[in-house]
Formats: sequence, structure tokens, C-alpha cells
Amino acid sequence: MGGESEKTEKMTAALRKAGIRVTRQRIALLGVLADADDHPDAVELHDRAKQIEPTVSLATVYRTLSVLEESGVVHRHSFEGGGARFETSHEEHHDHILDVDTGEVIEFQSDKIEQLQDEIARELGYEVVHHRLELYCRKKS
Amino acid sequence: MGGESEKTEKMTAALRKAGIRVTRQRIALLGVLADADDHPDAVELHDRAKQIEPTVSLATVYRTLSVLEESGVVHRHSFEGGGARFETSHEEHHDHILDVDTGEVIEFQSDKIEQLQDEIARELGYEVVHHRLELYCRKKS
DNA sequence: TTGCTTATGAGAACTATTAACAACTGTAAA
DNA sequence: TTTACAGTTGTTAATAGTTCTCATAAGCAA
Repeated sequence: MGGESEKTEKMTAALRKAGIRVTRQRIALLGVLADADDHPDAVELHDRAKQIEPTVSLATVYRTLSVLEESGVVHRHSFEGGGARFETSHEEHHDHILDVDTGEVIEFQSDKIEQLQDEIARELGYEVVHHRLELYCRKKS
Repeated sequence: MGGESEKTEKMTAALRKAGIRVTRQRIALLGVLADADDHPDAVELHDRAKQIEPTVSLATVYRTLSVLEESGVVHRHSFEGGGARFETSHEEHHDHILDVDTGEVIEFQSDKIEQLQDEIARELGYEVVHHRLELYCRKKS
């Protein structure tokens, strides 16, 4: 009913182009992901998606997240404690600070650290495929 | 039967001092951990411990590892894919390179990266409690 | 040796995630 | 538009890793 939003149109086009079927469930999840500016886990994404498309199941959320991860649309993070958390990947690469008291997630980016990582790997005869850098922090008093 | 080795004596003394009961199971596990120069998971540690003390159960391995982690004797790592892996913590702090092809784990240490991490956190009003840095790498051809 | 308290083994329970499978539904072609 | 088929879904079961429960066993200080 009613016209689709511009955002939705863009997303469906992108999906179809990738040969991935545009289902109601996927539209709902993509909408949720696009709106999220935090780092929700699968259950949280499921809850949010259900408000748009009540029939979506948790299994489909997991399946779709895997599909989206493989096509590079979302990134999956496994922070300490609890399950995987997701975010859309349209931004620059970044790493994360986790507030150990509040659970808040802050993003940061450091070219210097990235460079050093490459250097270290190179010296040992390796090249970095991907990395994981998480700073578990506490607010300074 | 026979005298205890020097290593065992040292360990039992340390345990008792910390108010932790010295059981056969714990001695076995500590022995295994002391000998391990890799990064075994709980099942692997269980297998090794059983050869010293056949009665040790997997539950006790997990329980003891938690106790040892809390007392700072071992470090727990959750690398990508699979369960937690452990190592004794008597060495210098270090991070890890994971060979994505072979699963091999290599340790490295970089003061520069540590410094940069502290700087980044400080600038955002945080101080680093602990961090996680893992480089998933491939051997250079 | 006693007595109290902690640790243990066995197996159930739990959490996060994936798999199986029959029913359903996009999508492209007719 | 209808058809036809391959991809997708919900439900439920299964899995992996880890923790919990509880009755029994065993450290350890007195």
C-alpha cells in the first residue's frame, strides 16, 4: 500500500542487482539496519523488524544477516560477553571502544595503528586479511 | 608415593596461599597448563589432564579455568570460530596473529600500538582496562 | 580424627546459532 | 497474467560451548 520510500527503492534495487530476492522480511530488516545507529544483536534486530513486518522469524534474521555479511552490506562483531552484534558497513573502516560500565560502543579510527599492524605482520612473513581491535575502557574520572 | 616435583610444590603453595584448595584435579590441570606452549581449548586441556588424573571432568576443567582466570593465572581468548582458548599468563603481555589457513597462533608485542591505544582512549575521555587485538593473517607468497 | 566448607562428577540446562524440511513466494518467461 | 521453478520462509529440532544443579567426596584447620 502507498508508495515506497526512496530509501527502500534504493535498497531493493541493490538487492535485486545482487541476485538476492527482495522479500518483505528482508526489506524490513534492511530498514531496521539503515535506521540503527547503535550495534544491535540478532534478537534486538528481530524485535525491531517485527514492528515493520510481524511475520519475520529469528531464523530469517540470522539467515539474512549472514547473506548481508557475505555481500559486504553489514559487519558482524563478537564483543566480549553475549552474542554477535551488527552494523551497516557503508561507513569507513573503524574499530571499537567498549565502555565496560555502560556497555556503550564508540567507534574510532587510527591509520597509524593500521599501519603498524601491517608492518608487524609483514615482518613475520604474513599479510593481514582482517583484524579485530577492541578497547575495553572506563570513563576517566 | 614419591616426592612431589619442585614445580608442583611451587604451584600448590601458590594455590593454598590464595585460599584455593589444592585438589588432584587442579594439580593436573595446572601441570598441563604449565607444559602447554600452544593455546589449547577446554576440551584439549581436558584430554591432556585426563592422562595425569583420569577422574577429572570437563566441568571441573571449565570451573578451574574460571578460577584461575579470576586469580590472574591464565588468560582466556575468544578467537574467531570455535570456543575459548587458554594460556598461562606468566609471560609478558602480547597480542596474537592467527594464521587463517593453518589455525596457527603467533604471539607478538608492540609498545607503539599499546601507546596509541592509550592515546586514543585518553582523547575520548576513557582509560583502557584491557584490549583485544587479533590479526587474522595469511602467509605471504 | 573430626567437622565444616569447598570441590567434584554426572548430567541437565542454557545461550547463541545453524540445519532440516515442507509450505510459500519472488521473479522471469511465456 | 499465469505459470513454473528456484530461492526463501517459519517452525522445530539440532548443535556447540559453557554453566548450573545437586548429591557425594575430599581438602584443610583445629
